[in-house]
Amino acid sequence: MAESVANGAANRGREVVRPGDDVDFRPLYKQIKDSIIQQLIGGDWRPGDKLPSEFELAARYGVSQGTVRKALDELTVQNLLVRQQGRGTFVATHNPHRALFHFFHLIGKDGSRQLPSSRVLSCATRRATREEEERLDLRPGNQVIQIDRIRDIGGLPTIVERISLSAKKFSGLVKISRDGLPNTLYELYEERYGITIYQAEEYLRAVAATEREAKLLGIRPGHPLQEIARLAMSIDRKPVEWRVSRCLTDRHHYVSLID
Amino acid sequence: MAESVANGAANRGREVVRPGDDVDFRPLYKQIKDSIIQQLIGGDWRPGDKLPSEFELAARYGVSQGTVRKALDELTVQNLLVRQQGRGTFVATHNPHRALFHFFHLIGKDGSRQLPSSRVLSCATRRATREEEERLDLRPGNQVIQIDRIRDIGGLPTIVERISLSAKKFSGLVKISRDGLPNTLYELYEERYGITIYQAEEYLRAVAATEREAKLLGIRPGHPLQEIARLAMSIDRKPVEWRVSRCLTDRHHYVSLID
DNA sequence: GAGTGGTCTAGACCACGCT
DNA sequence: GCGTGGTCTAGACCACTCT
Repeated sequence: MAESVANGAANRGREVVRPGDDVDFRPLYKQIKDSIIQQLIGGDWRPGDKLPSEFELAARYGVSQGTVRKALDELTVQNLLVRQQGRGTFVATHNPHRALFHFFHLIGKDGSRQLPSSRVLSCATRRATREEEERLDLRPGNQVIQIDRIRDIGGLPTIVERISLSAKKFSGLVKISRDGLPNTLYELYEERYGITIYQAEEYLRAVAATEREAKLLGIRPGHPLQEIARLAMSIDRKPVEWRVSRCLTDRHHYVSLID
Repeated sequence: MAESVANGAANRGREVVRPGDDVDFRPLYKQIKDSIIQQLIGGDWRPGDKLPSEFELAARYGVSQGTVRKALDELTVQNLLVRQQGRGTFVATHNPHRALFHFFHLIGKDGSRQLPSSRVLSCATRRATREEEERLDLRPGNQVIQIDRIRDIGGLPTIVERISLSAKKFSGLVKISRDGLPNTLYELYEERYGITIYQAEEYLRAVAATEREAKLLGIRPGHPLQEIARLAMSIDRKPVEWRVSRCLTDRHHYVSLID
């Protein structure tokens, strides 16, 4: 099994550079990490897939098991992989638990955690705004898919949300949406489009509710709302989704853990 | 140097439990980690101190260097230690850079990062409220020190802040405050009271400015403000500071990085 | 040059999941 | 029982800092 077969994994594997090449030398485990990330980006391994065992990878890359382990450990810390003793190492997948604890930060004042349900108000294609072009790294004139929805927590309307996606990347989504969109869109991105959301940046500020938002949320215009603008990115750090949520924080608050 | 001398470090070190004791066995590196954390909590090693070398620690604990290394690596990831090749391993300290990038999350709309300056409005002792008792884990009737201040970014008043501290833990602070409080309080807690802020939870919501806040920030009452309530904790995860900041987010927003 | 952390190896044994 | 990841060891060599 140690031969340099001509598949992507093994080829990239044998590119590891040993010291003595001196300039630009990176530790072996970092090179292996990069190589694995490239294979995740390239789709050689998809969410849920089982990776080769540590010994198998060590043989492919021509290093010791400990070196592979260090690479895998760091990738596990970064939530790219999941390791299970006795079973193996797997590519991380999106699931409701991760959606709730990793990507959804509104919790009840009493500490209760609950994913909101969603009602889609509209889903259509239109020309991108300047802001969307910048956020999503689109060319002028490109199209976006805009999803408007309202989200309920505990049966009460709490969030008004607008989601923007590159129409090119997500072609066919408007049609799909006619049969209903799932509550957790990131699973859809992963399964239907092979795009895994891996990290995000959220920008928060306080705003006053517009007429439309007030009507949808059953409050008065001008009522303070928590705006959460999120740029979600894939493994290769390319922007995928721009989402602006305006949340009623009378019964909930946004939680951020430092350290 | 391998003898079991009777100082705290070595004693605790020799408590490591090997397998065979079976029940409740924890990996050696975890036990070493715990032991080091206990010594940080106990003040045996204080911020800025240099730890013994890996070999020295390995000898004290009676394990191999690699096992100590794994403990130190994890503590470094947790920001408790800082390692420098060629110099040694040090207990992490609070510094302006950490204050700005780790604990302060308001950034300009243009992406600029800047620590606000502070003007203390008042600093006095009073009886704790019910909320403070709960947050700071105080007994009924305990006293708190309340610091009110206003913080400017780019010369413009942006944040109205109220800080509550246990009067018992921070005795003498009111007197110190007469000579002026530093802008970054966490350095003060560390240097004068030996209390290191290690982690925090922030709760965010949108609120309407009160009369008082409006006057201080030069806005109209009812204007939406970003409330950031922070519970800051020491290494032993005991609550230390309760801080409620109300921020004008017309020129700034709060940033949260996911992953 | 001495001392420190950073990387890498080779091999041992254990704990767990599967079948 | 076999294959997997998890822990631990002992020792090698490198890179960096300080003196």
